[in-house]
Amino acid sequence: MLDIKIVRENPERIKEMVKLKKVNANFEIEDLLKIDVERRNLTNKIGIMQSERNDFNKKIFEIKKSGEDLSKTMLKMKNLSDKISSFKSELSELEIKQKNILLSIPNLPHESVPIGLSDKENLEIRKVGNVRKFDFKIKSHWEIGKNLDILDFERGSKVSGSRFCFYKNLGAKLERAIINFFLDTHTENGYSEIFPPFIVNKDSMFGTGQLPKFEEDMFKLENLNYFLIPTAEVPVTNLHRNEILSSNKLPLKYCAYSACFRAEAGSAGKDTRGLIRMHQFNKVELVKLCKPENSYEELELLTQDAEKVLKLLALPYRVVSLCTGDLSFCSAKTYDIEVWMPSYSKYVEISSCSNFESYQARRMSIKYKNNLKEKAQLVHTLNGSGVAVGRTVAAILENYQKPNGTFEIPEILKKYM
RNA sequence: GGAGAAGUACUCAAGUGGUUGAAGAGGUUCCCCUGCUAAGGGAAUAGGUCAGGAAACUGUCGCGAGGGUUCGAAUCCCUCCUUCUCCGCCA
Repeated sequence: MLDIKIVRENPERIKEMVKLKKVNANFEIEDLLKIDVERRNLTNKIGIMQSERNDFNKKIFEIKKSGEDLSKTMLKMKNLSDKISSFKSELSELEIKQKNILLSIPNLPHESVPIGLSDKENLEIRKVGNVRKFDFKIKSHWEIGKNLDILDFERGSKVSGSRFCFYKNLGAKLERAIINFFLDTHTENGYSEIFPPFIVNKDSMFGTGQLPKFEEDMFKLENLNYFLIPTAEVPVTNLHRNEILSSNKLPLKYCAYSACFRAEAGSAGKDTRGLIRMHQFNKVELVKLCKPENSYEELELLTQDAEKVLKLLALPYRVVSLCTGDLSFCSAKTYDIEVWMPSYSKYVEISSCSNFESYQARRMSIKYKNNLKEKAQLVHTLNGSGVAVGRTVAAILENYQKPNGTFEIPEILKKYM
């Protein structure tokens, strides 16, 4: 959520920036500004009237003590109270309207974000590792997985549905080894390990921005206000919702394994094969809360921390800076890390590292103070996959494959298996 | 799931309709006293909205959340949430 003051001060800039983000902008900045003015006038009026009411209240108490006639004063007080309550209900309508509009405005891209409409205009920042040249006909990870009986998509469909999969035997062990390897690497890097709930309430989904706009992408538990988490970002960032942190604790760095659940509405037919787009997948997530002045530095560090596991696995990857049109709703700046996927002959997203600035923190009211007397300020929140586990399995199977249809286990994982 | 009790600020806690626009204590910070330490004395101490202001500040809101009753609610009523105790169920 954007600060209304920023909208008020520079509405034209907001309009331009939102356009760059390629979001269906079905809100009107002019309406918002009008509501804002009305809201402020009304708040002011109510404040004055309430102050009057407080004076009356004192007077009534004194008159009552002296035993004089109250009826006149009471009548005045009642009139005042009636007015206040009607103004108040008007005000709460305005507040709701204003909030709804603000919730539907995406975050503004940072000035360093390349301008563009689609992923074609993303900016490659660096390429790491060498793409292996195969001197035999390569197989896709789903072929390798099926042949070795370590991935079972058919039975996944039978038992659950399309986009579900069983990992079997060494496949299951590999998945588990990767999770442990990721968590160990990140905790050694100073991240505190969290094992979060996989089900969260509505407030949490609003906090990180999945609601209200993206409800159809989520799995909702029927008749309950509960959602399956699409990423550990949701429970872990919401850990500190409605809290004021002391600044000496910042930056807070968390890593968390979770299963992730995504409805993948509207993505039928897209990347359907293999482990790339599942309804349920495993991921280790990195989350940071920090002071505003450090957040872009922290984003660089977070991205490097995510890259580290790919380096250790010796998987070739590249880092791209998403252009304005490819940036997600809440993000001010995002680096995608893309791993080389031989069967696709291209780099495939395996991590997304974003700085949300104060956009999520304002929704969640996460603040910090340098000392007791200072006014609390919003933190900046960041997160990034560190990294997606299923896609790592896919990348390992393909990049480490051998002519006989098997594959190597990366050196670093051997002690985990 | 059933029954009961409770939720007040950093912590503990008083408070059953107006003098609480939240007592008191502890903690913390600052100051005084003191040769130093202890003891003692004093002051400050939640967050949020909006308006005015350069700022200090002033006003308003605020007692788990949201509604209601009332001229007036921390206090009375309703719904929900959380915690604790007992019962039931259970990995």
